[in-house]
Amino acid sequence: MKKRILISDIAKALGISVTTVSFILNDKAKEKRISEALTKRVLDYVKKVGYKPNELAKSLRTGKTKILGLIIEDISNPFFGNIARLIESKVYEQGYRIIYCSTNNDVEKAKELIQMFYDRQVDGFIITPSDGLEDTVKQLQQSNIPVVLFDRYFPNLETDYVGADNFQGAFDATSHLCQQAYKRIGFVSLYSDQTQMKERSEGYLKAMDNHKQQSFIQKVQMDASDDEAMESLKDFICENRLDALLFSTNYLAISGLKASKKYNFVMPAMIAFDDHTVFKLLEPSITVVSQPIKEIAENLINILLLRLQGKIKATRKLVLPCELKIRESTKAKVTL
Amino acid sequence: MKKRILISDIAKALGISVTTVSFILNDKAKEKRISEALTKRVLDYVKKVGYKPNELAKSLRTGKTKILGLIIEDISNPFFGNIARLIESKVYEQGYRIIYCSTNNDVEKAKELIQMFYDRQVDGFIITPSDGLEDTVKQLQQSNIPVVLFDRYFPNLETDYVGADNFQGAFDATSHLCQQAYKRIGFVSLYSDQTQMKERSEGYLKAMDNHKQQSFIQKVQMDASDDEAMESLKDFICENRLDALLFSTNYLAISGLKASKKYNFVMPAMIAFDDHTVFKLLEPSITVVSQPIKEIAENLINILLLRLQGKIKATRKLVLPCELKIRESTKAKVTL
DNA sequence: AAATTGCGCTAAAAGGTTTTATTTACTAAT
DNA sequence: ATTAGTAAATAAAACCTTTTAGCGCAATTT
Repeated sequence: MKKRILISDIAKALGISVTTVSFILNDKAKEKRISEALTKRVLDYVKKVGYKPNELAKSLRTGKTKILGLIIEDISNPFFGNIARLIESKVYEQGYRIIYCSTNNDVEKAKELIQMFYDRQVDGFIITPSDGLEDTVKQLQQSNIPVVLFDRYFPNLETDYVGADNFQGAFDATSHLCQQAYKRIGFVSLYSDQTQMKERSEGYLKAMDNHKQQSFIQKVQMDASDDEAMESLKDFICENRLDALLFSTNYLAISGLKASKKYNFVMPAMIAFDDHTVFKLLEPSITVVSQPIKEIAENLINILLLRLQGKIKATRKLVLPCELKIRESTKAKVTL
Repeated sequence: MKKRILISDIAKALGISVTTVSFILNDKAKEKRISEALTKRVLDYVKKVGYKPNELAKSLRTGKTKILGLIIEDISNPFFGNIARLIESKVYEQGYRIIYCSTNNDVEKAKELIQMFYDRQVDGFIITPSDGLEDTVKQLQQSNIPVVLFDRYFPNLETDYVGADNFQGAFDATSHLCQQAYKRIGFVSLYSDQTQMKERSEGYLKAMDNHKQQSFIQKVQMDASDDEAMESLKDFICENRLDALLFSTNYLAISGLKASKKYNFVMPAMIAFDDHTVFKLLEPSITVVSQPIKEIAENLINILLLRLQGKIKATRKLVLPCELKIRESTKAKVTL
């Protein structure tokens, strides 16, 4: 890590032109008909002195930065944290880097971040879009910069997308509760227009319809504090004398569990959307709808890379199956 | 987000030189004695057309990228995830961006990452160093690029550092267990030379000495699988008939809890280092030594920024106090 | 014999800034 | 009348690459 060595230093040392070195270094030796002897000589020398091109100069010239922008809801939520980790290591193998930021579901912050990343000329985006981000995403597309959405999408905007089968996941979870003979099954969700929430809600409702059961739905404000969430959940559960619950996110489920502890009521049977370390450890352990995190990450990257290489034209929407991990919290109900 | 507008476009439109515009945009109007009238004219025009300089060109010229490298152990661990989130938002306010990567305690990967970031000319580093990274960090320092370590450091290398008071944290935790009348108190740690582990270990031993108790220490391989960790913990706890435990990391504690579930033994009184959602929710809830995450993040950034501005010369080592959060898992022992 | 093609390589432009060194047009001092 | 000094602005170099267009020569084709 001493004084930086330049491509011109190499050219000078070998008595050839900078152009030739550049061609060789960019795998264009064949194409540009550089002799094999010279190619080898250059490559050997480059390796010997450990030359690394200045990425900034490269980017300035080519317009490509090899940096991808990852805009996620919250890096400290293990669901997103895990996806971020997987994406990061996948992308790394391909020579790309990630710049990331959390939006905490704040549209304005998301817009700012995207603008910022755009100004920094990231090559592409992976975004968990918050409500109201549709226009911004559209603008990116119009600027011809690849965007892949995940976790949720905009129904009226043709975009690449990778996500889980939220409808089926919620449907299966709810059906499972019905089969276990629960009769008063509630659904906890957010005040949000995000597609994943709607789909989970629809899955719940469909299953309830199929079993001819009355539905109970409680929505929580997205910006509600933990205490507010806990209180409204307590009321929802107790006042409706629910005997089972489906939570549309892992942190809502955690708020529910905290509430049962704080207000000292018995938590009914429950299922959470998205797994979490907590759920395996609790007594009883919590049944979850688990998203295929690894597949999601892999496909996000694959699609984005294909797009960056211009190898696909039509938008791809990928919906991956969830897995219902049945644990102790949904044992069959003993009819009294 | 249309066609990019350049500084030369502005100069042309206003009939002045590029230099003048650049001076004005970089707050050097006064210094370079540009007339106020012209300064205002340029600023107004720039605002009107929404010109944003090309950051790449800027970086190429100045050698500064306004990007910081964050090298952490594991982004999916909430302790690091939370710190990352806080760092990210602090740094963002100051016009810097973060590129991050997880090392998973793999030295070779860490070295590669640092080299990579160095090649991309990040302006500074925040690093949770893994064993064996000392030379690399030294090289960075010699290249005059600011580095702040956190969570652990190298005793033989003068570096900026921010971390928690691990010794005192472990000491207080262990003392608490002693005061609660536990008699066979074990300590679970990692095979690692990292300072934070050593300090925690010393805190434990010191407290045990003070109370004239026999110590029990179990180390787990850093790359051990979850199953391996669980098995060795089971043996450690059961064979020594321990009645209390201090875990040196949150994930070791979680492995312990999983073990007690899997092998069906009763978990003794316990304390974990670093809080986690799980610990508040379990029955009984788990007493923890909690690190001051917010202060750590703030100080990391502050020190790094000061260094970037060349405002400090002497290295700063900041050790922040931990807090013992007493919960149900360490109720006073009932002597039989 | 003249024109074309192929080979192996290179000079110079382009990418968009910042910064150094200079110019120009004055006013004030000798 | 010359010199010195200053305010206001600028031309050109520098940062380090990639890429376009083309050069000089020999071999082949017309």
